Amino acid sequence: MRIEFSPDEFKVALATSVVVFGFDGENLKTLVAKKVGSPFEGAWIIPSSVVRAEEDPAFVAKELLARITGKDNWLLEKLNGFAEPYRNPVGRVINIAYYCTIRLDDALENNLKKEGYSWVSVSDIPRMAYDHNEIMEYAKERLKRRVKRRPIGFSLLPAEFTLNNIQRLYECALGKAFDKRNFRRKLLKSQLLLETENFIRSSERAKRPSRLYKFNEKKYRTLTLKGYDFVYQ
Amino acid sequence: MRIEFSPDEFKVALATSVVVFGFDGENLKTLVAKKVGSPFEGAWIIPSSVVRAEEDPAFVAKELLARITGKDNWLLEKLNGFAEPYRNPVGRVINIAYYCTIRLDDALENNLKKEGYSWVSVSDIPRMAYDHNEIMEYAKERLKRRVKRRPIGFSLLPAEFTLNNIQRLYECALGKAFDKRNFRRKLLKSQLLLETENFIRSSERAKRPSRLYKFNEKKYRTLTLKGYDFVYQ
DNA sequence: ACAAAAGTGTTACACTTACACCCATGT
DNA sequence: ACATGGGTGTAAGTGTAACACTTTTGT
Repeated sequence: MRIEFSPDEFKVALATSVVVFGFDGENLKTLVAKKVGSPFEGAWIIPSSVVRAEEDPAFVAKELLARITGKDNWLLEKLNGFAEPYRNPVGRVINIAYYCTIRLDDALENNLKKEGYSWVSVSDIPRMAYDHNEIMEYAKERLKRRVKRRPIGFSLLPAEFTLNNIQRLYECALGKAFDKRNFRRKLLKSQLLLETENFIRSSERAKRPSRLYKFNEKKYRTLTLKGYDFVYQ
Repeated sequence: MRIEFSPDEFKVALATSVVVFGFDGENLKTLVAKKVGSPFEGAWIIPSSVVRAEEDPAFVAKELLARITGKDNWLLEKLNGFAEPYRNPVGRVINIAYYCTIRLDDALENNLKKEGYSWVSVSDIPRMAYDHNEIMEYAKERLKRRVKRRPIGFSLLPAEFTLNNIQRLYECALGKAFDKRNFRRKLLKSQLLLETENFIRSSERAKRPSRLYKFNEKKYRTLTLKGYDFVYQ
């Protein structure tokens, strides 16, 4: 079995893309950018960066995300290597893709605008350059699986949020609606949430304020490690 | 956002490894090979091959598997790209790894012997070169997940097999034992199996022959696509 | 007062689990 | 006859799913 490499086999380039998910309380969104320079000038792409041969793609992705968001403490999850020989005029490129979930705030929004990124709803992704739509679909599937098997929301939701918020998040991620009573019973039984004494009016139209909850961080960590089954219906 | 590549960024090489699982009726096994040539002469490795810049790793992996097994109809599942910059004296190598499950038979065994491969039990994997142990662990985890969420065994078991065989397969893959009655009830309820009129003595020691079952291929395909939850205990 | 969303319980059914003995056959 | 693995049923408990009305507040 030959697995040595001759120098002329080192002819592939690396890129990394990061699928960034955010939640505004109503809809699940993802970041897209407008590409500058050829090829595909002006096309939509997933935030991406070149990886040099001596660099670690995870590190480059982390840097990219830090530049985009202005913060560097996001947890990146590896998606996969996308290795099909798709056509880039310059040569063969392998894309090592990641995803992460981030919490929205105003400072972040301003930074995004400055850097030229836009949020689009995950149910309405534009046609993108390269195989970025494929990577996006893969990321959405992965997020779905994640929601079904591990707690989610800690880095998507604000520190305190309503049961309606988190239900809506689950519904966006899984693409289906849940019965309010069953959802609450199940989530509360998991001990993942702690009731606070605070209330908020969820929208202009809402008259009655709804109770705010926060994550039980200890339980959240435990269940993140050992997993649980949320799936139903 | 810069994602163009200059020529001197095409400096990475590609390899592919294929984790091959087989089941002998008693234990789940995986193929390992002895590496020839430096570096790591004589070390154990997962079956692997160089991928040239213009080649598709999936295709190279398929070819590799065909050469190993003498057949070319195995279904390869992509594992991941292993991209950490580990040290290969010649330069940076990205490994695009796959796994597959194959059915054992005598012709295959002879071919394997000729090609210099050996089966080792998945519960007893030797120390391997490069990051191949990491890839193997990843493959085992993936197989575990697969067993929990989709039917398995069609390409691992002989055309007809006993309930004890398939229970043993599940136990090996998941690393735990199941109650015989509960396991049978659950599996039979899923309609995945069809009873045959044939019986076999499962070993020398077994006196009473046990009934053979075969897969309901239609159901198997349906559940492979839409998934189901096997998980319990 | 009314409009809007928040919040709350019960019942039927299905699935999971734990558990121990008899059966069929070869030697 | 006995040793070996093959094969079978029941009951208690737990989780899921379906379902509709009352409460609180702002306007």
